[in-house]
Amino acid sequence: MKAKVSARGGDSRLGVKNGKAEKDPNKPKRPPSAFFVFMEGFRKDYKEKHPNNKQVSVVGKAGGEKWKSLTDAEKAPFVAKAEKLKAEYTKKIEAYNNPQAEASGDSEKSKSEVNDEDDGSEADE
DNA sequence: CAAGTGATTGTTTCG
DNA sequence: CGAAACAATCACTTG
Repeated sequence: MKAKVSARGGDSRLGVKNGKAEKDPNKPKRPPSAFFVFMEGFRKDYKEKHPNNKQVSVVGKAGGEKWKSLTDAEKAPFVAKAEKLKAEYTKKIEAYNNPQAEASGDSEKSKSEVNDEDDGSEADE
C-alpha cells in the first residue's frame, strides 16, 4: 500500500510538465539530501549483495529501512556531507540570481586554475 | 526506440 | 506552519 499522503505518486511529475517547461541551464539542481548521500554508497553495496536485484525501488526500500535504523551518529557523516552540499548549492543559487557577480578587473586566472582544491575536501577525518 | 514509472527520504520553496 | 515538488537511480513498462 502506498502510504503517500502527498501526490508524489506518479502523476505529480507529469502534471507539472504541462505545456512547456523552461529549463534554465543556470538553475542548479537541489542538493542530494543525507539520505541520498547515504544511498550513493548503499546502492553500490547492495549491488554486491544482490547482484540479481538491481532495481532502485528494491534498493530504495532496503535503504530506507536501513536508513531509519541508523542513528544520528551514523547519519552524522551523511548529514555533514549533505550540509556541505547545501552550502554550495546556496552559493550556486546566488550565482544564479547574480550571474554577473564576478570580480571585475584582472581576471587572469593564471595560477589558480590548475589546482586549487583548498578547503580541505577531505577534512572530515 | 524513447519516455515514463516506481520507491526511498530529505531538502527546497512558496503561500 | 504545511504541503506539494523535486533530488538520483535503473530495471521494468508502455506507447
